[in-house]
Amino acid sequence: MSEKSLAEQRQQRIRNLEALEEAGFDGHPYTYSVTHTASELQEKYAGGEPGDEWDEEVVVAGRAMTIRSMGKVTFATLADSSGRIQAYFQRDETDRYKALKKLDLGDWVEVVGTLFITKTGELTVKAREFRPLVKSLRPLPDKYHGLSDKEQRYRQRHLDLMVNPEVRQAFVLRSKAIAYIRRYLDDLGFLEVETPVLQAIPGGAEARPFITHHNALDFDFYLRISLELYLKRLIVGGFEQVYEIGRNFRNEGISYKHNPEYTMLELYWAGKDYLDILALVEELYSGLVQELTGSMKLTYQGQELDFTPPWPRVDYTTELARRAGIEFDLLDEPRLREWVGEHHPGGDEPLAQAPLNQILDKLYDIYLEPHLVGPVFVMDHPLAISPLAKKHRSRPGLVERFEPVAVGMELGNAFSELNDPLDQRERFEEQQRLREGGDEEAHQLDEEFLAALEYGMPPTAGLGLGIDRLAMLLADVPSIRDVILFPLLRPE
RNA sequence: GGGUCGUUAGCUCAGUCGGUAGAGCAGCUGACUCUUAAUCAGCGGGUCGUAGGUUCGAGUCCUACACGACCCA
Repeated sequence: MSEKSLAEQRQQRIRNLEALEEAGFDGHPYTYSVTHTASELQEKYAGGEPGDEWDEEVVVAGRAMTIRSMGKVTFATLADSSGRIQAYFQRDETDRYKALKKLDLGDWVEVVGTLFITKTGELTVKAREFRPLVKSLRPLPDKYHGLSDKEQRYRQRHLDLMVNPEVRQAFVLRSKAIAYIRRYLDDLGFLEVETPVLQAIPGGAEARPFITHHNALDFDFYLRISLELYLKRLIVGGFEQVYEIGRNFRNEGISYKHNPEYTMLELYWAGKDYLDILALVEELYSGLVQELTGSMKLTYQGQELDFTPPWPRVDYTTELARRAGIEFDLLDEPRLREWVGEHHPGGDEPLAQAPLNQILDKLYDIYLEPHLVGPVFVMDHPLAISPLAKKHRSRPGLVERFEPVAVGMELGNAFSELNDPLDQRERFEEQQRLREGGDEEAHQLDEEFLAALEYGMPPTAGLGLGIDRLAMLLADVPSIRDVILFPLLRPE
């Protein structure tokens, strides 16, 4: 790719920087300090009429997004983190007016002046003086079309943020959501903790891990695939309410709802069961949506989602059977295998001979999850797909578990936690058999975790909640990459 | 892994039937004292993803590959 045009523009901008320095400006000042942000000014002087002027002298600063020169008068739009404000420069009233010619689009500029409303009604700072804060040596993307190439937007997120204001808004929402969650849990008496990312045995989920090597210990560690087992050890240790908001790493494919590293909230609450957690999810989610969008209903990609509690609940086994057209008990394994052999769900895969957990997961992925617009709770999963959840108190073969689901996406996962170490050992042993049968995602037996459980974990319920998917819903964006600042990409 | 579409100037995109590369923005020069996608006049900027092939001639047709986007398993 030719760099000539870019190189020329860059050279020109370097010359402009030198010219500004020759005009007496510091090309690289150390600080700047404004009296108002752009949006503070827009708020403070809202409602003015064309021709209005004020005496108050203000200082604003921002990146020059447009510069319109008409000879003896120049307009520029400055963008700061809060928004935009127009600046007006006049040859006879602005100090060192001539040097404006050496400002380029993208430069940061500080402007000192007074406010007025232009003929066309725009609040504008009339500059008494200005100074460059830093020069942009590279041209901005197209000022009208912005930067639309998705790959470039992800690789050069700084440019995306500069020229596409709605992108900034998505990340502001994400940050506010996390802050809300922290406040909510802190107010309930939870303790925020941090557990290891580097783990000798990656546990708590079914996923393939990343491997890394620690030199001093000469040992291959895994990046965690969930937060679960360490947080449960903290419950054993005597903390009764803990949570962590942290990154998980799963060595799997990338899709609109999967990034190899993503953020989870996990919380564990002693004394509670999964229905207590269900109520917490309803309250947390609906309160958060209300606070950040002004309503408990939001529109996601054209579909209305109503988070007003209570959310509908569907039973995993009955609803899955109903939607798949299965007219017998889903837990009747021989009949289920027979049915799968006849109906070939998902194509020609030899699914009928697969382990039961894989059959159930597949059926769920085909017949249930994609069709749930929600929000809805899928309740009481089969034990075969829930090796860390406590057996249902009244329904044999099931566990006390739920997943909040919306627009075909799993938003979270919660259960009454399995705290019987003997039962847990059996579940791990079953997982070991699956591993030996070739299932790389089956749980690994974690003796240290079992030993901790043997000291007694009080009755506890836990929750995992996907932060990225929550942010997708709030920001109404179609891809998880739109709520992760720097999504994973192949290196250039 | 499969399918579809794409890759042309810094950015956003055209490019007809195969005939030797275009626009807008950005940049440069000039004009302009209320513009806001400012406007007007002029100018510069290209290894058309890579490698082959067909052809007198390829951005365009063919093959392979690379990379990307979206969809599917």
